[in-house]
Order: sequence, then C-alpha cells, then structure tokens
Amino acid sequence: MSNPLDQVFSALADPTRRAILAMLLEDDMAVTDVADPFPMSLAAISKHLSVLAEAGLITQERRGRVKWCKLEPDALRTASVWMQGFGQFGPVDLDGLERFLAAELHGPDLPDPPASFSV
Amino acid sequence: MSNPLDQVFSALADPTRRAILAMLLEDDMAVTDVADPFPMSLAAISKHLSVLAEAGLITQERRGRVKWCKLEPDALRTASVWMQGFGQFGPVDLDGLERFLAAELHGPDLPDPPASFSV
DNA sequence: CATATCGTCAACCATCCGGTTGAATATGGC
DNA sequence: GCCATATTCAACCGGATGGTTGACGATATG
Repeated sequence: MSNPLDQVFSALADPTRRAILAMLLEDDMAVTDVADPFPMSLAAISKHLSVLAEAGLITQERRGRVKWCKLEPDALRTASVWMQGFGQFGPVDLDGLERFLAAELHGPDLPDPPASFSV
Repeated sequence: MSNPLDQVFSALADPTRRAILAMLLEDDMAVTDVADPFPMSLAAISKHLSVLAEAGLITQERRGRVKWCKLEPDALRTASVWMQGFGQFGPVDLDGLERFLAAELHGPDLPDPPASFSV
C-alpha cells in the first residue's frame, strides 16, 4: 500500500484518527496526552499515530522522553487535489458545511475530544 | 461503520475504486464495461461498486438487464468540507497539482484505465 | 423455446485492521 | 542507584476486506 493516496485516505477513514488530527489542530501534543480522552489503550493510540505519521499527516519529534506530535496539514493537499478533479468544492461551501454538521452532530460514537471539531 | 465520513474515506482508500470513479467521470457505464479494464473478476468489481454506492459516491440504475453506474460527485463534499478545516486547499492549487501528478504518474500498479486520470 | 448476456449471491480463503495485554526500553527526578 | 513516567514492541484475537470460484435469476435475442 505504498500509494500516498491509499495511505492518506485510509488513514482518514478511521474516526479515532480523524479526532486525533482535530486535536492536533489546536496544538502539538505528547502521545500520552493525545491518548487521554480516548477509551482505549495507549498502545492503540500509539499505533494510530504511526499510521498518521506514515501517511505524512503528522510528524513526531522525540524531545527528552516525550514524543511530540505535530499536525502536517499539507499532506491533505494531494488528496484534496485528487478530489477536486470531481468538481469544485470551494473552500467556503457554508451550505454544505451546515448540512454536514447537522448530519454529524447528533451522530455517533466517538468519545468527547476537543469538541468544536467534527470527527 | 455508519459514519458517512468513514464510508467515503474508506471507499476512496482503494486504488481500484478511485480508478472506477475516474472512469465514471467521463461517462456513465454498465457494470460489465466498468470491469473490463481491470485484471480481476466481474464479481470483485461488483463488490467495489456496492462499496461506492453505499458511500453515496455513485448511484446505480437498472435499465433492462444492464445496470448503469453514475458518478455522484456531491458525496465528496462532506469529506472535502472536513478537510478544509485543516487549511485552505483552494480549488485551484496548481502548484500542488503539479507536484502531485509528478509523484503519481511514474507511479504504481493499476491497470490501464482511461488514462488522463490519476488513480 | 433455447441460448447467450448481465449481474449478483454464497462460500471460501488469505490478509489486514483495530484492539487487547504484558514485557521491554528509554529517559527524568529524587 | 532507584523508582516513576513515556512510549513502543510482540504476541494474540476477532472481525472486516479484497479477492476467487461456481451456481443462480433475470433479461434479451434468434
């Protein structure tokens, strides 16, 4: 699965990983802190972070004994460009955003992380 | 996996399915014709089409004994909106497009479908 | 009616995925 | 040196995925 689009899309296909990205949008975080709001083991989150890192969606820098995770939003660009081949999804489609949030918010499953960001 | 973002992203995570979408961008097609360029069974393609349909990325309409597959690019909008939360990937990022195509074209694996569209 | 075409269904298989647990490997602080 | 903290590793498990094959139900066509 070396294809970068494969990696990016399949990384994004998991709600836990999308939630992690949303958290990192607010600030860089240590692995332990990323794991905190999730109802699963630290090892599981560590694996999720590896997937995100291999897709290029985050980078991880070890400083001391803590490993800092940093969002790399540029990695979304290839995927975004690919999708744009199917129509123009302008950056400010507020209509679509509204419908999307409406559909999503009384939605599922996930824990409770940072709020304000849809998973 | 009822979450629509889960469905869309994981549908997009497979290169065969992305290739199918690219083919349907040019024209509606019957299942058999979709399957033609791929080195796998008709049943396999039929399953891929089901995945795409459940994600809302295509619709299928049976007319006579042939089932026509039609692209539904609107389904990409929720995913696109989600990604836009991470930065502004405007609809015309030609710089990114160029890098992306360069990286992709001497790329992988897939059969030979319609060309002109990166998988 | 007989036959060919279109597409799905069902069973099966190998592999991947998301999770667990427990042990192991740093590194930091006292 | 000793203990706690931060993170990964390794083995395991159940369920999803992507593919195969063969049989089947519809729909055209001669």
